[in-house]
Amino acid sequence: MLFEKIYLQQFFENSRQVNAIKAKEIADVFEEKEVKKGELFLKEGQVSNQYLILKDGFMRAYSFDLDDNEVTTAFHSKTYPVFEVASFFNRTPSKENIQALTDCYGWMITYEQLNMLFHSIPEFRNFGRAILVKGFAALKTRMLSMITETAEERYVALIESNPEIFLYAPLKQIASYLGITDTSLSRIRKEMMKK
Amino acid sequence: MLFEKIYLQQFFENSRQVNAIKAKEIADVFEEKEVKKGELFLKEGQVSNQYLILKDGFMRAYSFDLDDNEVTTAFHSKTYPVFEVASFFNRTPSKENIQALTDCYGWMITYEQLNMLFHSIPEFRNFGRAILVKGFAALKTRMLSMITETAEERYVALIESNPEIFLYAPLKQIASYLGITDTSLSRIRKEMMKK
DNA sequence: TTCAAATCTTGCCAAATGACAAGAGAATTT
DNA sequence: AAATTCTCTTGTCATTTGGCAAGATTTGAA
Repeated sequence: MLFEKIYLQQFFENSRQVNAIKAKEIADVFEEKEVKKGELFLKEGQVSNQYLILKDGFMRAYSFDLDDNEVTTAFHSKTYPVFEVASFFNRTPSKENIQALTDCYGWMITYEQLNMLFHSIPEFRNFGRAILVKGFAALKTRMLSMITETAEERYVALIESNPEIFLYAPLKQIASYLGITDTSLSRIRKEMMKK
Repeated sequence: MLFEKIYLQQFFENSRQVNAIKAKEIADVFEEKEVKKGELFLKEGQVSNQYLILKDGFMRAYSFDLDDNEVTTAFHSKTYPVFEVASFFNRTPSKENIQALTDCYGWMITYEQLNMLFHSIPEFRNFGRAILVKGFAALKTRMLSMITETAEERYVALIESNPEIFLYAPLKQIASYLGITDTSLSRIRKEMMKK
């Protein structure tokens, strides 16, 4: 085994939704997956069909606005499965791309396999739902911060909550995630230096 | 029966996740629920425990920012069940309030009843998941528009996608939903008059 | 190593939005 | 109907952010 699957098993155990036995049963269905730095894990127009749990690596999701500027919609690391929710569950073409910002290693299953597991292991359904709910709640929090906080406040919060992002993503990608231009983000950084 | 439950049954049928028989079975579990204009359907600090499908009426969800200003986080009408996702599924206190903007009528079940239905009617699980996915996707779209569109563009889009909002909600609530102050929204309206 | 491309910073100015306060208008209560 | 409260608009001015372009810095490829 290329990278210890016990890690994956513990990921499920730590979710508190399944016991050790079931966690192993679930982990056994997953297959190793590697995405090299720069490669697209999901391409706009495709149906998101891989539910990927990262062990190592860093990804970002992005799409384009009307002027064809890239907009980063999410960053992904080992804490949360990588897939595009609407495309994956509705079986519709994705509007987003998901790209590896570093070499990525992890385990994946297909939509079909996921459903098979949902069917055969009721506790795993709770895991699946908890993942959805967690992502939903995180997005609500982010939306609230877009409305109530200044760009500088959002920037500071991101440094505190997700410092790794700054190790792997260029400013421009981070800026669009924060909802500002890279120019503005650069200025915000400058202002903060003074303090 | 105070208001025709056949409506509710069709709501499930229209979801394309359950057939007519199951739809009736599901609808039978629901109870009538009324929320008078101005009343809170969910209060901050409570655990969201009612999964409400509206037949008539209009609600809004809101919370407070650090300066204690109300921020409208969502509007609810008959197209989407009313509940607070994270609080409901995680059984944690809600950070949001949900208030009736008009007299509201519909049907509800509790968390416990919902889980019972998920357990006994597999197709209903798909309904439940589809609801989550739909809400998630809508929020992603809204987040993208916060990043890529001007306040005026978001305002125009809201008029087109949800004109009823403007019938029931005061400008201040709509403004905070759009991520701007009521002053700015008033000016945007003024500018648009000229055109 | 060298060159080219990508990234980041900075200056200048414009546009968008906010803060605060006053006043007009509407809705609600008594 | 009058009084009160809430809602919406508007003026003035400050702050935040964007657009564009140039230059500095870093990164990656040849």
